Amino acid sequence: MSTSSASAEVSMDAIVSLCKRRGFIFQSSEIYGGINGFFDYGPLGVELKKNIRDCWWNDMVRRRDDVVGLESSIIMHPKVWEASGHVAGFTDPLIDCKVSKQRYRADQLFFAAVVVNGETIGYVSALENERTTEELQEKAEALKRKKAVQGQLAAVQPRDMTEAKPEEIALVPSPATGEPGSLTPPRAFNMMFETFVGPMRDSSAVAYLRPETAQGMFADYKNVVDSTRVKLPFGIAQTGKSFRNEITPRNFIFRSREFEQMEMEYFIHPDADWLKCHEEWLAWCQNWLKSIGLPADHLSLHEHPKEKLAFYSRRTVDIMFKYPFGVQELWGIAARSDYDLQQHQKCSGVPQVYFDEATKQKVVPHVIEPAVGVDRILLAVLCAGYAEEEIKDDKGNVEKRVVLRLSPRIAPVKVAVLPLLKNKEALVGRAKELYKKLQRRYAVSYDDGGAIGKRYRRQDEAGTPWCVTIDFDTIEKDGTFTLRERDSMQQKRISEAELFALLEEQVY
RNA sequence: GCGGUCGUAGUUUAGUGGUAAAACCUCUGCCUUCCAAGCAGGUGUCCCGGGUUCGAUUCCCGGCGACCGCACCA
Repeated sequence: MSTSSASAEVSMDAIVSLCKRRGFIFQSSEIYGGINGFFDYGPLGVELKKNIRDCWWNDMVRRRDDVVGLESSIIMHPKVWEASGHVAGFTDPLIDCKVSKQRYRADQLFFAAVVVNGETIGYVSALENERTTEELQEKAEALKRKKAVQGQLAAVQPRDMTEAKPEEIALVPSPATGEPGSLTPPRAFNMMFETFVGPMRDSSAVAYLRPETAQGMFADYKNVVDSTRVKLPFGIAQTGKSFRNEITPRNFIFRSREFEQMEMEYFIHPDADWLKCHEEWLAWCQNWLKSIGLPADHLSLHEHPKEKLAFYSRRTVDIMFKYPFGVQELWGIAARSDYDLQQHQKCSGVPQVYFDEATKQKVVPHVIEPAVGVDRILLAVLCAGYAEEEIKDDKGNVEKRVVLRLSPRIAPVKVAVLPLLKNKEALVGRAKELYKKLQRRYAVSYDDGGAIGKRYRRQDEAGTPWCVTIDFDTIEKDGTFTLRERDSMQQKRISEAELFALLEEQVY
């Protein structure tokens, strides 16, 4: 038996299909036609996702002395989101030009009526810049000439499109085409999901589903400082669902409207070397991704250019992953300065300080934030691990093998226990005994259906790193069984003790 | 949100104005001493809602969903 190398290009269709076929990921509410941007994790998917989350939690929280955990509520006081800037930042009204397909922020697109002899003869528009008014005036004069209207042209009165009346919008020319009639009314693209707390649906009851978990850590910063014995620098970490009303969810689970984040806010002294700290966390995150099996050659870095940094950020570097649909952001490591704590201090009136014993001064810490999406990591390990191989059997027949090369750390099933023959009670009995014993510590699977080769292939598609097969030698001779390795398809005989030692070493 | 393409078993695909097919998967039984073997049997499909028609999975309209571009992604 020999194998050829895996096909270079992995198609998303193949991965989506495998996910459904084997029970990793389903489209949400499929029996009702599906709902755009929402997904369900099936039996294998939920194990994989939980393993990713647990690995992160163990490495980020339990195995570190300087990071503590938190689970904050999904719905928080609406003022949290005013303080964070999300209420203002997520509600820009946008205008589309139906002809040019351009999209404009309504508050950045200006228009003015062209008035000659007190009569409106048309409208002009211009994008916001240093000389918007002059530009509008020039366009107004041009329009007057074009329409060959005689008389006194009034000075233009620029207004932005948020103030435009519906009948005016129809007459304002698109900046792209110069022709009226193609602009849509300003539409609020509110990225936050709104809901109502309590049974009364009035405006005072409006609340939001969190668009990030970070604010929970900031809002509870003081509680953590006061209830634990943390000293700067320290981190607060949490995993949990976040919600964003994305305009266009796309690329399977990559951009969805309900997703799960793993974020950690690392609080440092304002005088500390934040750049160095930022670099350290960047390295930590890269190493962690490798530890769960992502190949280094699929990872790259993207430094956000200074002019494009979010208002709270001093520096942001994204760890990018090469997905089949392109190189995309996986993990953002942002230096958030003291923006968030300062905002909450200001808006709540509660000091968000830390008492520095060394200098006897109260300081507001700065923050380094590594923020990653569980779903994006999960998709990355699926894309990196998926392979279709050409297998040649002993007779020279070529057949296809689909295999998911998942790290043992995160594989949904660690070991499959297989009796070589289903109709031999002794084999089945021993296999079930081992299965039960493994089950106490590991996610394992038992399979006695069909031929042995078929069962191996079934486990390959599930990403199970090892299969053990109980045969007559196991029960009649030395008790060893066959260990079959997923990636190499190599087999060797090992004892039960050796199996547990292997798992102890590889699954952590 | 716009434009294009598309929507048939779990998956991948045939096909039709007269209610539909194959392969693989899955399930049951037999067999089987290590890589999707064989034999027998079973479950299961035309995205949803209107319209045209004697009759719609097929044609038309609307919706929903998917993919690809554009735009968006504090």
